[in-house]
Amino acid sequence: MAEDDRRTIPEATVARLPIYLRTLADLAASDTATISSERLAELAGVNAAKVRKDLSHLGSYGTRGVGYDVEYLVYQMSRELGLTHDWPVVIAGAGNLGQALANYAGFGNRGFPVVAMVDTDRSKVGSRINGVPVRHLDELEDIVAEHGDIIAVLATPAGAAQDVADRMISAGVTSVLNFAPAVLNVPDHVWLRKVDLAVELQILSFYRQRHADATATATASAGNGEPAATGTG
Amino acid sequence: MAEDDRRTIPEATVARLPIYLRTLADLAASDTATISSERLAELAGVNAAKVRKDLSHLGSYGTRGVGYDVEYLVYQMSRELGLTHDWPVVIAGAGNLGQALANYAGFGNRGFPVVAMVDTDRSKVGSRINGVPVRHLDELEDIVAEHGDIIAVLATPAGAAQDVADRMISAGVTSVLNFAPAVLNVPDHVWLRKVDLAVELQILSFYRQRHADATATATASAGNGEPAATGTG
DNA sequence: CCGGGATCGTTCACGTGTTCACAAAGTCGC
DNA sequence: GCGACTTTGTGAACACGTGAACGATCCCGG
Ligand SMILES: NC(=O)c1ccc[n+]([C@@H]2O[C@H](COP(=O)([O-])OP(=O)(O)OC[C@H]3O[C@@H](n4cnc5c(N)ncnc54)[C@H](O)[C@@H]3O)[C@@H](O)[C@H]2O)c1
Ligand SMILES: NC(=O)c1ccc[n+]([C@@H]2O[C@H](COP(=O)([O-])OP(=O)(O)OC[C@H]3O[C@@H](n4cnc5c(N)ncnc54)[C@H](O)[C@@H]3O)[C@@H](O)[C@H]2O)c1
Repeated sequence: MAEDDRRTIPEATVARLPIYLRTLADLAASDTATISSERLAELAGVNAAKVRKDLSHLGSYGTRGVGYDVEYLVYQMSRELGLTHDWPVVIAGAGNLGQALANYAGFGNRGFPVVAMVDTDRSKVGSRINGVPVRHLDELEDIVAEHGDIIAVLATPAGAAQDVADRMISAGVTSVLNFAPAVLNVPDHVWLRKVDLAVELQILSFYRQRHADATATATASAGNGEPAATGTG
Repeated sequence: MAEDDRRTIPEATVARLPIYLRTLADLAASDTATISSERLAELAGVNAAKVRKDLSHLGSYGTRGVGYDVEYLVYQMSRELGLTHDWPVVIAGAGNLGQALANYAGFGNRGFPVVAMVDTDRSKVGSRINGVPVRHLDELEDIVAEHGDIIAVLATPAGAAQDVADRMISAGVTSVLNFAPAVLNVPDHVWLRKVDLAVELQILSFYRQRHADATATATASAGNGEPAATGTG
């Protein structure tokens, strides 16, 4: 109810806004004018009460008895997420992953144009990937100067990630998305997010393993021959 | 203290175990025999109390006054995470991202061998990427039969992701890692995790936007001309 | 054998996030 | 215009995760 509540959006809510936004954009494209929290929750894969509470943080944009105006929600949400203008992205590391990211159309399409890649491999510097110039890491300061506030995407080997991050940050970067499997230390004023494939796979492995253990012990007394995946100890 | 506590590991803890494990593996490689929770916390970028609490869920493997035995922790953690044997991975979608993943060495190296890719594009079916055969989606059931319990990695267009997931699941898959920007519905017995690049970027965008707003209003009264990034309303 | 120093394991208080439940507030049919 | 119905917005209870504090336990030197 207080002004404060509408300005301080909980972190968990922020993480869901992009999902809502994508869902709502789809709905808008299919000419849906209004949507209830119930239906939006279903489409976004969350609880309806959560949807209402999340949206309430943006302000009271719903109409009781009707639902939310899709287009208006999209507008407000885009605004809140800072998507009313583009955020230039620089990818560090023009390898396997970096190139895949540069080739990815859904990137620049949605307000995050890749303006440059940086690499230390001189055989790659000077080339272009999907139109994106590969420049030397040493030109980083120039690139930041050219484009202002950029988002840094790290796709270098793990060993180089901290160094590259440090250079990015001292060049003025305050948003970093790290793909390298390394724990990065950044100052308080820098926002860091990470995407770690190995971690995700290991988490899946954990739950699978536990399930296997559970069924193994459960079926052990029953005596059927199911536990096939518990070797190699 | 109870048996129960050692069997039920909190989700938040599970998500951190892979980070600890990676850190510990590095330490083991540099011939470090024991490590304190304080130091491990520093290396893993978390709180020391959290480290101790997390590790206590695995059992009491530390020695007061000394710390934890690195090698033994690595062993117990690998065991808990189910990394004592390989988990075969199948990648759906041999496009940009799928190929990058297949080319990624850090995948098979660490217990997650990519045994096949599946695609519907007949011009891709039959080829090999980094030694990994690209097979048709229709062969999915055969692949699962050949390799047993696999982990499915979805790198198809968003529109196809739910269909492919459904086919994977009905073929017996219980672990899915989704890279497509789509909300997937899966049965309760299936573990689903997602990696969503667009979401990550938009979260970064949010915080950056908010920071820009804050400094803009803060400096507005001071009257300098800094708020350059707030156009396109 | 004992005291000092280090470090773990656990308890406790707190903050954050989730979910239920329901009054408030709107629409729509008649 | 009014009453029935729908759906929001939010208060409150609950679950979960975090971090500080501290007793318990262990090593080590004398
Ligand atoms: N390829 C994948 O599918 C994948 C998946 C998950 C995580 N990752 C991680 O992403 C990172 C990149 O993976 P990759 O497969 O693209 O590796 P890669 O070896 O193909 O590419 C790395 C690139 O970084 C460049 N580089 C090295 N040091 C640099 C520096 N200091 N500054 C700038 N560039 C530098 C190299 O020249 C190379 O072009 C790795 O940390 C990897 O663990 C990759
Ligand atoms: N490329 C990236 O860097 C990147 C980054 C983030 C997210 N993503 C997401 O990952 C997914 C793949 O991206 P991409 O760039 O590799 O796209 P892509 O178009 O290059 O590749 C998609 C592949 O999926 C195949 N495919 C289509 N329908 C299929 C089906 N039903 N079953 C199996 N295969 C099918 C296509 O033949 C194609 O080979 C997309 O959802 C994209 O949004 C990609």
